[in-house]
Amino acid sequence: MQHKHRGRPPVALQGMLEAADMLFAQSKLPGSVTMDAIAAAASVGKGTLFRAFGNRDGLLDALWATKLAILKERVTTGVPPFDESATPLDRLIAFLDSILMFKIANRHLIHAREATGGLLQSPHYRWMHAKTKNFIMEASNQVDEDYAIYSAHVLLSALHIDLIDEMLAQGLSVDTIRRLQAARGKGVIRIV
Amino acid sequence: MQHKHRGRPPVALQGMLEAADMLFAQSKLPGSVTMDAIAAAASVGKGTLFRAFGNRDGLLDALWATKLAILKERVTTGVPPFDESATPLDRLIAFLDSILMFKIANRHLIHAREATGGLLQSPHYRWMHAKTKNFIMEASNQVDEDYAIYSAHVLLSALHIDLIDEMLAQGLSVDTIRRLQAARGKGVIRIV
DNA sequence: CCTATAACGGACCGAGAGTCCGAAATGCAA
DNA sequence: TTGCATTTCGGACTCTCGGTCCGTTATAGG
Repeated sequence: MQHKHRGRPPVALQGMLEAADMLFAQSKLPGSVTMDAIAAAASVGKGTLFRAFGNRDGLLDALWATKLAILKERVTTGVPPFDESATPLDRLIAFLDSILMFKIANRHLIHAREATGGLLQSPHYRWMHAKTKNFIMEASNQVDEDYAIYSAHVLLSALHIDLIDEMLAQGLSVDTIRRLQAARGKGVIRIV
Repeated sequence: MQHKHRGRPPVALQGMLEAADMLFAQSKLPGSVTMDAIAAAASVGKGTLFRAFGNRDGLLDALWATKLAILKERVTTGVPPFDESATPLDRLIAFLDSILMFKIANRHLIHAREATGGLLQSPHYRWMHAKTKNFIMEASNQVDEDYAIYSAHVLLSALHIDLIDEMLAQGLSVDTIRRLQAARGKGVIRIV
């Protein structure tokens, strides 16, 4: 059922997200994408931006969501290597590797979001943590929940984009990081 | 050799550091300690603060340094358990545990410093990383430098104060975290 | 006592997140 | 068609905070 009187139609969120996406993709130095810049690029008032997304983190999370949708879909529907054909440990490793590559591909957006704090309370982190924790509990035949919670946090903590950038700056290649991370993932079921 | 003319004597850095320390220790919600507040608490102009420490991070690093001095001393002079009486692995674990407890004890200061980004380039992080890397290379009888660099970063990444706070909020006790971290430290020499 | 020097300190500035309110756009009723 | 209620728009404005600038003040030497 609709209201009797409709009023001025709202602008589509799509355009604002696309404008933000473009700015983050183009941004040379990270962190320079302001809300004013996004509003201007989207040809929209700043008030509209804040009404639509609440605050800066809301916008970044929404943009993050659109980027993460494909991976989320693949994981939840069980597309290989996230199905039963792979071992739980392989799924864990594939999951962490996917997130690593995802963060590198969207580094400016991720950098902006991770810089503002409160990331650990964000829905995306919670989702990643829940998934990681589940993979761990499936991979290791034990039910020590504290261990799974802790290990999931720890595995994800190595994926902060600042840390990745620092390691790349120190000469480690992406492939090296992926290889070492995979090895570390295997170690999860050995530690008690 | 001295200058011919001396000019107005500078204020002691000590007082400013003490004022900042007090504010961080008292601060209820983290991140609320501004430079103005520190200047006021130290009965000093803001300009003096910035002239003395360069910028906010400089002040936080200086305060961090005073707090970390004891641990740094113990590690570099080889006081037990950082001497030869302990195995390299035990030293690594003791080192990580010391940093964990240090961060918890100074959580507001650490939170402020870790929130501003650029932590990975700070001298304290570089010191911790270098030490951790050395312990790892001593503990595992191998010379894969990439492995040591990566593992040191990863071990330290689990010590971000936000992450610690989040784990505590999720019900993990400090002792549980210490125990799991120690177990993870042991895992370092098993993974290849 | 006067002058050169060096540091002080708070008024000031710039940037950026978030707010506020008059303007604009729309549908419905008369 | 016109007027009105309603809903959203949008950019000027506010607020906070890190950082700067420059007139003021303290000191030592001549």
